[in-house]
Amino acid sequence: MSKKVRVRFAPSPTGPLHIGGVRTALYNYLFAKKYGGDFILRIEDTDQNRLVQGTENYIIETLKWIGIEPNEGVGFGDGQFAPYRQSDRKDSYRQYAEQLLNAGFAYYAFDTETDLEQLKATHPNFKYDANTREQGKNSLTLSKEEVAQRLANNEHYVIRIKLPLDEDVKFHDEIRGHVTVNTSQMDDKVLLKSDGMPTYHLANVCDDYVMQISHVIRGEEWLPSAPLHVLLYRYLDWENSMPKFAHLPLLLKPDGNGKLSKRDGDRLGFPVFPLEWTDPISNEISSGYKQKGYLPESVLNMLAFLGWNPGTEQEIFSKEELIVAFSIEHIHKAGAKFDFEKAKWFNAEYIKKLSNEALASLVKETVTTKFGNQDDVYLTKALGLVKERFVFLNDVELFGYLFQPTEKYDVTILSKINNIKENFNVDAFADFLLQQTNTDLIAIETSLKEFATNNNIKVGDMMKFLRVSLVGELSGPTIPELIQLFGSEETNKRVKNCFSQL
RNA sequence: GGCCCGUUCGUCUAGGGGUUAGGACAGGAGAUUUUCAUUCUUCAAACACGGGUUCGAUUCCCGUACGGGCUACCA
Repeated sequence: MSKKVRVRFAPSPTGPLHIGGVRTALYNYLFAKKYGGDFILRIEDTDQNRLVQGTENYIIETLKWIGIEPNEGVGFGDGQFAPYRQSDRKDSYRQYAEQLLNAGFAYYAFDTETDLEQLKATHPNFKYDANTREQGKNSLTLSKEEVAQRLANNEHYVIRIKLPLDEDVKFHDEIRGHVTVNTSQMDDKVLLKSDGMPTYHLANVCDDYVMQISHVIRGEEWLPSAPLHVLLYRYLDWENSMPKFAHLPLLLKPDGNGKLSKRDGDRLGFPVFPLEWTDPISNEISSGYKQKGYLPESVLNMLAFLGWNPGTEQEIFSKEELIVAFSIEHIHKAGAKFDFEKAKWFNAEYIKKLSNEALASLVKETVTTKFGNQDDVYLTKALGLVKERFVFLNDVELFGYLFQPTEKYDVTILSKINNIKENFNVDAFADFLLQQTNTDLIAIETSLKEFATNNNIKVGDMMKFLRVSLVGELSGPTIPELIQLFGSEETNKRVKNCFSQL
């Protein structure tokens, strides 16, 4: 009996999608997949003045990167309800506005910008509504002839909804329960703008109806206009097929006030965009999760947990597991501050779960650029030694010593191993290292210790010296692992070079 | 200002009329690792406040405070 689940993600291409938007898309996706439904991408580009070049494509690329591809929509193939870009559907909205006009639920308004400014100036808290519309120039106050004349003259006009003076509008929100708003708190919103484009309210309602959307899952910023949408469904006689509403808690700035916004860019010390974005006008670059070295699976998992939880203590979820576990009942009501530390933790966890081969293929390009060509087998083995040190994929840059010897050692670090110089026969040690052909980790360690004892060197001092020689720092993987990786010849070279600088 | 929504450790959250209020991140301590990281153990840390209702409220109701959203021919 209940209709097929069809949800949509409906961003406007007025800037790059930020992570809050991605989360909204994700929740829609999870909900659709859970119930075997459809997930649709609709581009809401009804404001022609705010369009930003390239953002439509950015949205598409983001959804692809993070792995939540719509089954219908702009960039993802047409379903039976194409087109999915509202500017391409422009002509379809007028008929609905006229339907409302004919039914007495809407009217023409000819007020100019100046007219409205004047009304606002003379009436404190002015809003265009049942109490004030008689002061405007509209088809309710003007004579029939004058309205016809103005329309015939192609005068600019908008079509506004005609709201009742005092009526409770009630609806059920899947997250917040019952919500009631009185029409006295609302205003006669413009439905069709003077450029012939619909506003969000009209376009959104019409498209959701036409595209047979079953659930509207969107940000909480839409909650105040939901009653208006309910009224539109009613006045268009679509109330029986009205979708269910779920208004998501907002993502808040971690540092203080307000919802996270596109303008936050890199100001907060972490990216707010999934992909790097270059502003087409200012050329300003904002960093993206992808370029920072986040795995899409990690971002997906992290975002899912911002405002939702599975009700269990499991935190690491694959996309498939999320689909199974997801439910609207477990969406939190309050806004969530973005937790950058947790995002890092998720990413480190996901990198640790990667096989060495998978990690190698993900960082190969960076390694090649930074440190030159590497043999695949060597690269894989080397990464295995440092995998648990990664937070971001880009951290591979910190492990250059795996691919290139240190030419010039840091003097402060050298000063910490300087004491080995006295009565240390570096040539004997280097020769000894060169003779090591055993690749067994324990055997390497044992023979190193033997050398130290036989030559009256403290094991600790020798290990420190070796470490600095091989790594260039006082921390890193175990010595035997490094020797095993580098081989005796390379080990020998590094040791000699390091000692020469002591 | 008006209206709407919200409020559990620093952060993300579980829970819900009677609980030692649970977990995770971050932080502290310790163990392992002759280093560091990992891993493990462990510690500290919360029901915004005031009134009801009730035998009992953090949980239900009402107020207050605080936070957020909306208040455009923007979405």
